[in-house]
Amino acid sequence: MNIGNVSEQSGLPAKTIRYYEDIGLVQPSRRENGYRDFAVQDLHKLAFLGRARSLGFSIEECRTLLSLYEDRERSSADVKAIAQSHLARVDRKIEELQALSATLRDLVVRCHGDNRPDCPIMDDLTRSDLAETRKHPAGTTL
Amino acid sequence: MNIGNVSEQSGLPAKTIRYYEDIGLVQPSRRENGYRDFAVQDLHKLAFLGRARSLGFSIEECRTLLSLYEDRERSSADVKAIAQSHLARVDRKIEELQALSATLRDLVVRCHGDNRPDCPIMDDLTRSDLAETRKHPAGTTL
DNA sequence: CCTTGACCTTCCAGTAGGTGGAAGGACTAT
DNA sequence: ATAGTCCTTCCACCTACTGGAAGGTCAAGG
Repeated sequence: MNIGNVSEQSGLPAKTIRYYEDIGLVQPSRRENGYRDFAVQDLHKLAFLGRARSLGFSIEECRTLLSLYEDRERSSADVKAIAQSHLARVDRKIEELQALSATLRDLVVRCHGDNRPDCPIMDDLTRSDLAETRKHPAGTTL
Repeated sequence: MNIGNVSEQSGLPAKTIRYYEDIGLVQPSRRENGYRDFAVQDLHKLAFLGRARSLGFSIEECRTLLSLYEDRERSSADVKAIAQSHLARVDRKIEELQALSATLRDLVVRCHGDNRPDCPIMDDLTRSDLAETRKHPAGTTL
């Protein structure tokens, strides 16, 4: 199976599939002409990866999940552990963002939003005491 | 003021301050020996940036906020607009993560987590119909 | 046989927002 | 003079891809 075909069936961009090969998540064989030749198992793996990624698992977690996927002797406990720690991470992030949202909402509500320069948002950003009320770990990325 | 000093007072790592200079957010002058020499205004700017970043504003938003910060004629409406769109983004992200959390929690709860291989989490990831129930935009990053 | 177009290949660069480390100059105290 | 701390630049690395250029391959049509 060519990469375009696999891309269509797995829903993953061809670029991403090549990238996944690059980092060793799949190992398609090659035809004489240099084209990648994907087996049905590769397609399954890629679809699996796509779903795991869509659940927010990191690439490294996906690598582990993939090895468990291929391990008939696996313990469901191992799978669960990964999912649980991921869930915890997601929930921490949610709390972090909720705190952020509350702060922002408060600022937005208090700002007149007219053509005068006075602005509680600016006042807050200018405040020299960034006290205990707001200590987002500085790495509050979306 | 040397960079170490500014770093301490602003709470930003020296590396980050150099990076901010690199992308043009601050322009400290230089001493004869090549050392950066920060004015008090620079310190204020950096502290401002640190707080804006901790609220999750992107660097480009920070750049705009900084120009509004320095503009005595600014309209609070301009500031509010930025904060509002950021807030909307945060709230969208929260919803996305909450959907994710619910899905993960369900899977985790249903998984026995024993030494047998049977696992609803794996079943879900292996499922060939990634139907309408779960369509996280594939880019559900933390 | 030639061309066109769709497909495939590799490689390089860029995204956001820094962080880590190496190599080397500058300053302070002893 | 030397040790230790600070400063400098530059280059690489992180996540997980994505875009694009330059070029090879294949199937169909004229």
